[in-house]
Amino acid sequence: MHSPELLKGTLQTILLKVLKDHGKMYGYEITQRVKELSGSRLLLTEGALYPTLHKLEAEGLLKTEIVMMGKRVRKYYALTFQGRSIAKDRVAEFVDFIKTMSTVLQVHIN
Amino acid sequence: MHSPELLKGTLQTILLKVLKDHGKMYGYEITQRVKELSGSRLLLTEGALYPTLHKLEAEGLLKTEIVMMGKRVRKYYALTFQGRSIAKDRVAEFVDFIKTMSTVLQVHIN
DNA sequence: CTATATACATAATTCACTTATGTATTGACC
DNA sequence: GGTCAATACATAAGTGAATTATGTATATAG
Repeated sequence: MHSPELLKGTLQTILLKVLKDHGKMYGYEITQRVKELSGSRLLLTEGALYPTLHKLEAEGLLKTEIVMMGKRVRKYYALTFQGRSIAKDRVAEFVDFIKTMSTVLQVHIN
Repeated sequence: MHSPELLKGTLQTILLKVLKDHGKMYGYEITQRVKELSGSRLLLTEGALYPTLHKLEAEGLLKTEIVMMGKRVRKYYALTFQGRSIAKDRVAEFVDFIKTMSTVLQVHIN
């Protein structure tokens, strides 16, 4: 598991990118996908996940669709047109940040 | 300039590594070195820098030496033995985090 | 003689997160 | 048929690393 400190500021980027790559998903599904993709190194907590999804929706980057699965509620999230654009920007920003950090820390990734 | 959000959690790592690479330095010098190394993309604020240096010193990772430059005070910081070890760990942890993030975000660095 | 750079420091505030808690359904195991 | 774990949502309280603001003081350039 990674020090949660480093994760700060990356959650929105993760959510946007995962939704971009995997289409509409519901919250719990996102946690599982991220867990899988990261080899259990990134475990999203619900207390961070849901408020962030709500925030991204309020900002118009995500749109929702509520589906009843039997008696159970599922809330699907998908990128809006604007969300797709921002997702791209955020990932690029992250890559740029990594490059800067690599230089400052004098480390070589890969 | 990078979104300051991404920087969270990386400040200690930056300070420890810069001190490891450049030997004893004083606060202001560190800000200048990081600015230079990052091509002005990383600008450390004093409000973050000094409390973090004090904290690392309190934890025994840094030791200090006060030098008078004419009438001006300079406080030099250097890694302790333990600090050198932790510096190495933190950088390794960061590299590991980047690798995980690269997989999750499906991006290729370099 | 004034603005900028150098050099330290701390207090108030912000805000993204963790931790804790709550509700409810579904499935597996025995 | 009872219990535990997994599924699935949500919010509130608390934490802590940062920003922003402020303060002090010396040195230098124009």
